[in-house]
Amino acid sequence: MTIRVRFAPSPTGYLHIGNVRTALVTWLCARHSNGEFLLRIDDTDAERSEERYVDAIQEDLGWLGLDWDLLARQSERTARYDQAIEDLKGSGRLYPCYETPEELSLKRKSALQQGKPPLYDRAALALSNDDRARLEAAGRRPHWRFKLDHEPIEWVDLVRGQVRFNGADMSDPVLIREDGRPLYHISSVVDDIAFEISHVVRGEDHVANTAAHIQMIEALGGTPPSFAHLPLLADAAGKGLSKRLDSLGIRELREVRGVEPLAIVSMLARLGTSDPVEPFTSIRPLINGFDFAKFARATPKFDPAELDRLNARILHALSFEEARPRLNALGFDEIDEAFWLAVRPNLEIMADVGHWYAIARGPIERLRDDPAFLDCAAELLPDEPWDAETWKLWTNRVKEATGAKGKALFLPLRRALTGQDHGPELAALLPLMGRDRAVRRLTGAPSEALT
RNA sequence: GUCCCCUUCGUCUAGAGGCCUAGGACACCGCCCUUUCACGGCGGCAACACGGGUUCGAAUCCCGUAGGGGACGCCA
Repeated sequence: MTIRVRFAPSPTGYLHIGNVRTALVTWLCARHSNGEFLLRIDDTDAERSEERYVDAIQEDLGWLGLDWDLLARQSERTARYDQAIEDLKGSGRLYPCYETPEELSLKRKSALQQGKPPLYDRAALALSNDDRARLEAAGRRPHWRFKLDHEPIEWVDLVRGQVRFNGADMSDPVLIREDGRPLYHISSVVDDIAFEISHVVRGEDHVANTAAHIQMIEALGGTPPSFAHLPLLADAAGKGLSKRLDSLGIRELREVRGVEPLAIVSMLARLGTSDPVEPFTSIRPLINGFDFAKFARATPKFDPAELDRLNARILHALSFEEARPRLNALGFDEIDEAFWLAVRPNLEIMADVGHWYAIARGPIERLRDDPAFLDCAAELLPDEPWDAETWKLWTNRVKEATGAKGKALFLPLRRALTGQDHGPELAALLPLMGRDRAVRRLTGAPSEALT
């Protein structure tokens, strides 16, 4: 059986961490089994959908390294939905309702007040032809509901195990709006059938929908796919990360936080699973090890601080070859392997490379705590050419000449040479600076400010 | 309010009656490496929400309590 899955965002905002997790897990499912991944833009809600988000979703998925084999837009597929609607009307599963949103809201409120679940009462089912004619004559247009069978609905969820619902405990879902436009339920179900989706992966906020969708799929002559409902993510405080909340947007993580795509992928592929969150410099092992059985049913907390640490660890593990595309993307074309290896252990985000590059090439704000000591050190600098041993040779000379050792020896040199208390191994960094620059920094020569 | 799901170290989790003096990963702490900081290596601390059952024996099964999440839209 061919595996075909879909990620179906609605372009009403940027992707956020919750969306991306669903996208990633869905994608891993496809790639793990050599299946196909469909990117379906659910843009049936014309009021809220925006073209720029359609572009942003594709750009962000691409940035994360998630490619798709197929792209579909629901706004271009309305003929399909119309056909399905006709079928359902013909089989009597769709019925017209004339309540206004205000009336429905009132009904819900009063049910709630009586301690009852706010289910639709199917009043419209009791309408006679005359009633409907009268309402239409008065200018009322109907919305249409799918008539659920009041019977048990069951499926074995790939994450949640055996799931049971009863049709009687659910409201008949509205499939067509008063303005005639199809709603999410019908368009999603029709497309899942049309594209022969084998596995539907989505958040557990959809479990009740799935129960209704199973009946709809069967009513349309389709066979329900497998379902996997992932627990929703919570924030570090345990508060649910609502998909409507724009917190932790992918744009924010990328542009403001400077997070690597692989950090997001590494974290999201493992969070809430029995596999440990580890730094990956390639997505391949995550594909290989993917299994729905590894997902737990509890709500995992997503901690941005953990993402930052993971990001740093991934950077520290990245070879120059692996880093090169990212360096180029950030405009650091002049950075070579020696420089990369020298500064890599000190990176928290990739953009820090620029910080250390500026420090290596100056100008910097010099910190000359002890000018006499530094002048002496400058005198003792070996002649070029310099290599990895130069630092040791030089600092030994300084130690002999001044008697300084340990921190008293190294910190003043570090501060004078880099203007920082912390930084990359100076044995590696010094040769990258060059003798002239080092001398100017040690002696405080005025020209340094201009280099 | 009703229904569904969840509750093991700070965090993500392993655990499907004796293999558990509860395992791993991250964090934290310590040590080592580095004649400095960081990186890296090694080690340590640390948990079965609570209360009742069932059983020779329960983290594992049952009931209840508390807490958390979700659903109940002419959004998706």
